[in-house]
Amino acid sequence: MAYRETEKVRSRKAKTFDSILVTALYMVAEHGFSTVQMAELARRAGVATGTLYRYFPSKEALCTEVFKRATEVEVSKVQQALEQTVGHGAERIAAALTVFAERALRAPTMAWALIAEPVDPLVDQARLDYRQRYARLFELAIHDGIRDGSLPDQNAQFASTALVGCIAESLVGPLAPARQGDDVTTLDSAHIIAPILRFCLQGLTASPYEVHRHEH
Amino acid sequence: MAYRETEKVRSRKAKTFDSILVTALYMVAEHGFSTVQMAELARRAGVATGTLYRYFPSKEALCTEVFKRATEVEVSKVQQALEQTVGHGAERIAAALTVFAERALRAPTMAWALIAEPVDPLVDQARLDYRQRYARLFELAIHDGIRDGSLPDQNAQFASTALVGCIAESLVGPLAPARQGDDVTTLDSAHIIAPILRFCLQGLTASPYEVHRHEH
DNA sequence: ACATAATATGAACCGTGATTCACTCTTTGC
DNA sequence: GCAAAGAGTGAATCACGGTTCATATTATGT
Repeated sequence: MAYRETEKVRSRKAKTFDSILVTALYMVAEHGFSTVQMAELARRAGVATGTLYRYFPSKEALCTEVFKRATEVEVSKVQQALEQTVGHGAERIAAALTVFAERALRAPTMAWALIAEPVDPLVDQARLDYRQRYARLFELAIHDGIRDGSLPDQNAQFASTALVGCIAESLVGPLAPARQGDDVTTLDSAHIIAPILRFCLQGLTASPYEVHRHEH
Repeated sequence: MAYRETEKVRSRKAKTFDSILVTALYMVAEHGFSTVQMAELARRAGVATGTLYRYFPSKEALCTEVFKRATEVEVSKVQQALEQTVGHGAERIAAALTVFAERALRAPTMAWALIAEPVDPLVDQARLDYRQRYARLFELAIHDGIRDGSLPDQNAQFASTALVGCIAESLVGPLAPARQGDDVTTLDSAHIIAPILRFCLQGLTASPYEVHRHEH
């Protein structure tokens, strides 16, 4: 009897695991999921093709994991915005939508990959979850808003779904790969984000939306 | 010298052409684009695989054509609703959204295929066009609404995009294939459509949306 | 009936890229 | 140092499904 996984090995494996995921994440951020190929990914991660399959059962599983990781970051940023903004439910939602959109416009390929790129069914499933997580965050905030009087009573579940649909769709145009030659500053904030915010907030509050200035 | 395409042949070809498209349309309506396979399609259309390629240069082209045909119908229904409804811009938009949603809920797989199913890039391109056509219809209606005073002044282009995003996303949940075992009546109108309408109309008008009863 | 030309056929082909697996290399405990 | 047990390798394999093409069929005009 000999060999038992030791700490040294465990950590090396963890490092390899991470390196695979991080490399894949880079590739997605560069050109989206469709260009992630196992052979290429292995090369860039500095391992053999077969090794990938010692860490993930399939490409789909790997991509799903990548998707989830990327998602994690985005969702938590939006959550932070919801939690850390002081003010009424409505204002917090506005802040969260802004964070969502600004981050997307700043990393358009990644955002497009998460929001709109055609992907394998399994990964697409993860996308549904991703959208639902946003929806749920917003749902809670809407309930808060109803409670604090900044929003009229309404079906928070539907409203939150509608919110997610609005931002997602409104960003698809600006994010589409065809556009990405464009100067990034063209995409920047105000002109794109303001009308989205207006529509969303009016949808929620049923009253005219005033743009608030706020320092960074 | 002999043989020149005669009327008889022309009409037979037209029939074959249609039969291929119609069969493909059925298949999409049944299980979406992903399950359309050339061999199977040929079998069901009563022709040989090779024949498909006498009518379409590639599968993508064929699917794109199917997509466009399906689209044509839907867009024109929405257009009709916009044109034939009497009333303010806002009311006409409400009617159009209702038509869109009702039709989608009545043929959920097809709607899902058109709205949300992951498809080849070329077909996806057609989808962008499809959404833009809706957006443009709504854009015009919004302009009308601004002119007739039923809507406040706003960026109609953004607003129309947001509208499309809202309905699309709001319907994706109810339409997702997983759900399709559900009783169709569960999906029916009021409970799903009303909150969507409310959000959309409020987003446009910035004032509380009243549900209007109207006989069919 | 015959020649000509277009159409239809479907089994074979092929490109792609994920997956496998027989083998080598490392690690571990004795 | 050695045997056991993983871990790593990467060229070969495989699955899939779209596409091709040599052949058969059908239509047309004389």
